[in-house]
Amino acid sequence: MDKIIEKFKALSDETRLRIVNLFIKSGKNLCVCELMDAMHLPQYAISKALGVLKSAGFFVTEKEGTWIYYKLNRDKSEIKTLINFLKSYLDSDVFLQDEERLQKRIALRLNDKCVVGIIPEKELLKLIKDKVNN
Amino acid sequence: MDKIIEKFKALSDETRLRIVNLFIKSGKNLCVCELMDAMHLPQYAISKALGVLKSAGFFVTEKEGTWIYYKLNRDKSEIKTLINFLKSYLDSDVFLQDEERLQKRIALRLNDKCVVGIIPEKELLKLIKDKVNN
DNA sequence: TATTTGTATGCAAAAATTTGCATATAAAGT
DNA sequence: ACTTTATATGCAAATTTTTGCATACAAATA
Repeated sequence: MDKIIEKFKALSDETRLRIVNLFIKSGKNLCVCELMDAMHLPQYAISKALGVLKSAGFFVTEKEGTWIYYKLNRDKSEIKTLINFLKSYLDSDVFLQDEERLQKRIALRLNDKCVVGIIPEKELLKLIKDKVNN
Repeated sequence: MDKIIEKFKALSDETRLRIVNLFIKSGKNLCVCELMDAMHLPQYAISKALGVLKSAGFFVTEKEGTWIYYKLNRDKSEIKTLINFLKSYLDSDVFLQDEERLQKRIALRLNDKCVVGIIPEKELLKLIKDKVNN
């Protein structure tokens, strides 16, 4: 029983739902710094939220050098069912904004890998503008 | 989004899951006093737990005199989906014990209505024993 | 080996939830 | 009208969760 409770608890939080939403909608594996920019939240907030979701079984991680890619855990049927349930209810405005910002951030990848890291927003906006103008 | 969060929160609690379990397994509408005996919990604990579940949309109530029957809300598809999901994961020991005690309590109904109310455990056990011996 | 960089985590303050008790309410029966 | 009975609720203490900061760690680079 504790296991189910842990899963429901993990999903009882706006930040964590926003994270799950981004993985569902983008279909990508994402790293902390990409989520930071998509959600406009500090690094520790993203890391902690991911930690909770990972202990509850929603994510697995893949390390690539200093980067850590989080990935929805599709190996467990309870998780798949819950994720599937969520799909129908992730339609509020906050989610959309996150998705739009993530798209711009993802556009800066090279070979579908994150290469930007944690940078001040000003520089990020500049990179995005350059990307559009070339 | 707040609505989904409220639903997940409602299910993130042992007492509340135990209650939902009894409704699922028994298939009956139940009143507070019956849940008290099935779960060996004080009246206020049951009432409060039901209150949380009701605000989250899991239950509706039907008043019959002083008795109030709670009933799983099958009119909302999200609720139905969540209830259905839960069915596969409500298999821990606590649930079974609740179910056994509920069965004995339900056996004391007349015309499928609760007539016993809140009584001390000793008297309850006596009633149950009498029931078996006649 | 020193530094940088992406991510995690320990800890204390703040906020939210739960628990227990006492009491309130509302319908029935006397 | 008064009492009894089933259920709800207000409130304070206890517990849990969240938030923010500072710092730690581990891999890469210089």
